[in-house]
Amino acid sequence: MSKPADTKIRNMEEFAAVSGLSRPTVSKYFNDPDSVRPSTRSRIEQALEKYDYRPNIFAMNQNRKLTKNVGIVVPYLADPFFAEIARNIEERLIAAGYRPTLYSAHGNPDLEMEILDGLRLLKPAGVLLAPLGRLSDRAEIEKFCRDVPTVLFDSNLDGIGAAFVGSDNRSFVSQTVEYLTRIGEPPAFFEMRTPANPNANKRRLAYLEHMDKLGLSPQVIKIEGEGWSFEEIGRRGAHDLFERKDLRSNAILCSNDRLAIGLLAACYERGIRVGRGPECTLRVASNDDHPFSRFTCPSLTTAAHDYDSVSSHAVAKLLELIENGGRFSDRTEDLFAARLVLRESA
Amino acid sequence: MSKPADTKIRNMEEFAAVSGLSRPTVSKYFNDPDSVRPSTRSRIEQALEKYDYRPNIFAMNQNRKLTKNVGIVVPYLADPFFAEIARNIEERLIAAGYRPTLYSAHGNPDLEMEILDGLRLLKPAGVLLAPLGRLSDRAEIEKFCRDVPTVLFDSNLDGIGAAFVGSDNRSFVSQTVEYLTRIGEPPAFFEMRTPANPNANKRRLAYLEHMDKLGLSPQVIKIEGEGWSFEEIGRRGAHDLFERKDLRSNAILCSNDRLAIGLLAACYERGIRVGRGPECTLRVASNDDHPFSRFTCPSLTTAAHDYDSVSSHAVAKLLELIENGGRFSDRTEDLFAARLVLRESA
DNA sequence: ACAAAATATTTACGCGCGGCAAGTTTTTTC
DNA sequence: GAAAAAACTTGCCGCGCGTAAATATTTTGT
Repeated sequence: MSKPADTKIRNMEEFAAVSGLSRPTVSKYFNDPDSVRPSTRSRIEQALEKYDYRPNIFAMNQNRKLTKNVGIVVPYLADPFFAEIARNIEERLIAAGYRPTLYSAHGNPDLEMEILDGLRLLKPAGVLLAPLGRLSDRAEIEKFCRDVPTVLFDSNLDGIGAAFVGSDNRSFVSQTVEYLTRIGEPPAFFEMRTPANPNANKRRLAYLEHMDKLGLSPQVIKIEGEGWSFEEIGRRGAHDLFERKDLRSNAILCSNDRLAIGLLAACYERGIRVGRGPECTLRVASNDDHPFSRFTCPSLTTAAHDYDSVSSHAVAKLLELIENGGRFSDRTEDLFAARLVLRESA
Repeated sequence: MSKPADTKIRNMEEFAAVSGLSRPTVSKYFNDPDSVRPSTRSRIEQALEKYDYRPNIFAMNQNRKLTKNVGIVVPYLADPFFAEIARNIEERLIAAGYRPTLYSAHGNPDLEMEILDGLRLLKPAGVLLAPLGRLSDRAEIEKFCRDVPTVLFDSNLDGIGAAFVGSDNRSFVSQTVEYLTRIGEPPAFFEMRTPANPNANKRRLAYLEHMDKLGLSPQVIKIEGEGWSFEEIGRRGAHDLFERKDLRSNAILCSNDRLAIGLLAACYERGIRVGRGPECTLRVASNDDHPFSRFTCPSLTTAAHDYDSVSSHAVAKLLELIENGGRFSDRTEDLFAARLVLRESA
């Protein structure tokens, strides 16, 4: 404990005094340690070790035009997929010297707007936003993006935000459809009737397109259900499907892993054997490589997001945007390809 | 759009002017709308509808001794259990007029301390902390709790924090053991050798105690593995266990659901039938009622946390603590009983 | 209608820092 | 070793609001 020096430092003035410098110099140091002479820098850092002073964050932010705050907004944090990607993004932002704050809209569009409104008050340097999608209030989010430098990720809203970084849904679906078709019957496509997320629509279109290209007749299964309890919706939908007996293939491609998790649970409940083996009557594949897809029964064959690329690129884009004064000359959409993860379900 | 009145309000001074009041009066209103006369209150709220002004949050926090900020710190947000409880807590705090901010230590003790250090700068009115547990830096956390009103939840650190709110591990284990024993053989207990979380220790002790009380001989299975990838650790540990063939019961009680998820995956991989049916050779029960436990194969019989009670009580305790000036005369530990959720695995 | 109590307003100061301008010192350059 | 450049100091203002004391106004009770 060499820290607690006798004198308590109350503000930058006092800290400047004990380090033998003037306040403006110390202020410069805190805004950019490299903007001062190496010798004075070491004097300050020596004093820092002795007196552990830290600038008042509220006073700093009050006077600076742009703070070091960055908001990360995801649609539904109880989905481990978003928790994982948020973790990844958080780390990178901290490493870049920013103060990320994580928010979840919990599937609620009103809450999504409240979060953005609250974020405004924090004068953030930038925001990384994964919008709810269909339910989002487009007009209000567009307004927000005009005021605050924002990069969208995961789920795109056409034309909104300075840039979009996400996954290439076509790459996801083409790989899974191609694989399933190569080793057996072409798959039916299993999705919610009114998906919350625009990625779902792109995946369906990619499926239809790909089937058409292969000269195969598609079957899209639309299940009922609202909200973010995808697993339960998938489970119920699967039971309905098997009840109706109108599945025209022995392979199913789920729009996303959470639906697949529910579908696999339904299969288990009905004694339907899923997998590649001779005793199996159904193959199931999906998209996302959800953290739990490794532990379904059977383990889930799925197209994996490139977590690292998406998160690092989203952060890079935001930092570029910030350095560029909050504007890009044109809006880019950067998509990353999927990686097919072969497991036991197909 | 009746909002955008011609004049842009820059600060409270200007807003006070357009509402025909003095700034201190308006300031009083924002700190407590009921502290001004109803007539002046309605004048302010009328002006608010016309000019949408909101006080600068940094200036407010700089001058207030205690802000309305509240930190919520969880050990591992990629675990949907914590995401769920955090969501619950967040909602209640917002309803109480606070500004919650969510942080995850991501299983890393250094990050846990960094978060608390960063929280200090925010002068939070209080903090709700679910510590990492065994890995936490007890001394540093204790220091933090001396400076900032803190209520621990989920995972207790003896004597640290103004209060603890969590679940009664004894109630969890007694219900599951009692149930398993009533309908079949008494269970073995399945856990990590060096659990990260103190609840695990309490559950093991409760298991031993309960078995002893029933005059039964316990078997504790300790599996290897470090970190927060509980599912994978459980899966590997289960395979090892079945390889060794020294399981002395046809029932297993897992320390927590995430281990159980891995164990069930291992059972599926080995063709071991789990459940109550005559064709089943193993029963599995667990603790936590993890959001995913409904969708395991078979669905998991488990002891459920009383999410609502724990989160609402934790928030209530914190608000009480704040109103009490940040100190309690003595530290309370409030535990909530489990609710047994019968599903297919046992 | 009047005094007492409750509530508003004015005035004045402070919070901790950013930022600017002018002057002084130190370092770099050739 | 002198001139130029860079870094530092001093002094001052501003940010937007909290807060306290003194004063003025309104409300309440009788």
